[in-house]
Amino acid sequence: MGKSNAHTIDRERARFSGFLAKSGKRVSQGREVIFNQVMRSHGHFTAEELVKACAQKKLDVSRPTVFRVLHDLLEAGIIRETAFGDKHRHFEHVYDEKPHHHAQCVRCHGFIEFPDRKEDEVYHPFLEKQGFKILGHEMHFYGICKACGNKES
Amino acid sequence: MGKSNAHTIDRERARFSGFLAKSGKRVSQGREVIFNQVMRSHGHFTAEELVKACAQKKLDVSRPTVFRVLHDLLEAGIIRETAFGDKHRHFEHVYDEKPHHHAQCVRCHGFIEFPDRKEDEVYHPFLEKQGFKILGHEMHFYGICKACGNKES
DNA sequence: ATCCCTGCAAATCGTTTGCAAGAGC
DNA sequence: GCTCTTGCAAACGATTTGCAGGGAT
Repeated sequence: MGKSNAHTIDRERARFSGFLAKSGKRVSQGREVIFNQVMRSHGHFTAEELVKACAQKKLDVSRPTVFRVLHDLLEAGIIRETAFGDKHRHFEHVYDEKPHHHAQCVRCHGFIEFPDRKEDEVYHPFLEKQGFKILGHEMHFYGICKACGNKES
Repeated sequence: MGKSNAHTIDRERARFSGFLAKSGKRVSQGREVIFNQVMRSHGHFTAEELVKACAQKKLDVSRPTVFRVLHDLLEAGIIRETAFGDKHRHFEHVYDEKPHHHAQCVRCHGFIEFPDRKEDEVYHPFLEKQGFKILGHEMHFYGICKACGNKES
């Protein structure tokens, strides 16, 4: 869908600024740095990867700041957490990703991605009735991938 | 789907024994106790809940043993991890699952459950074509729950 | 006798928080 | 000046591991 061009990033930046303003928070240096780094990332990434990426570029952000800003980005709807049963949380930004889901292999933990088809909207009324404000969703299949299935059983 | 009758449990137990034998591990007391407790559990459960449940019944298993056996069960394909972006891992057994989904609050991490409506079957052909053998699925919404949303913007 | 299992206590690791100094409005 | 931000170090909580004793085969 959207390419990661300047225009899309500006839109996301505006969304972030808007969210921050609304929450009485500021567009601080740490938020700038991490926002940029996140926008430069592709696919999924972890907090630790951001920390390292920033350190490598001599961008001055501490680990706690990374976590704090990730939390902001999450609430602002700029990124989302992907649902892996893993110790590290994985994130990805929303803007340049077609909504997609994951099918994860219970053996090798590898996963397949596949596109969203909007069927999830069936659930929206239910959640809205509960006063739950939806930021995003992910469908997560469990099973055994081709490679693992071929090995045995 | 299947009811948790003796037959199904026996099949799972056999699967577990088979896995253990194949791995050069024994059907020890700790594994017995935790296997049984897991089969008795409904919905999702955490390692901590198992520890407590066992303690309450005066079943003698230490925390490390619970984790060790959970790992065995995971590898054996008896249980799986459910996808929460949470610090605690959640598990549920595979054999008696009622398909359902979750909506989780990014602030308090509480979640709402809601039933499956079979719309996910739209995705099956795609995954099957990839040779991915589906064991189950979970749709995971994230957002802000009513309580958290009311506290402030 | 050997190998596996287990509990204890200590270690790990990702993440969070208290606090005091610094920066922006 | 008040408020938000940040880094540091310490705290935290779930999970893991080293090790020594006990059991099973």
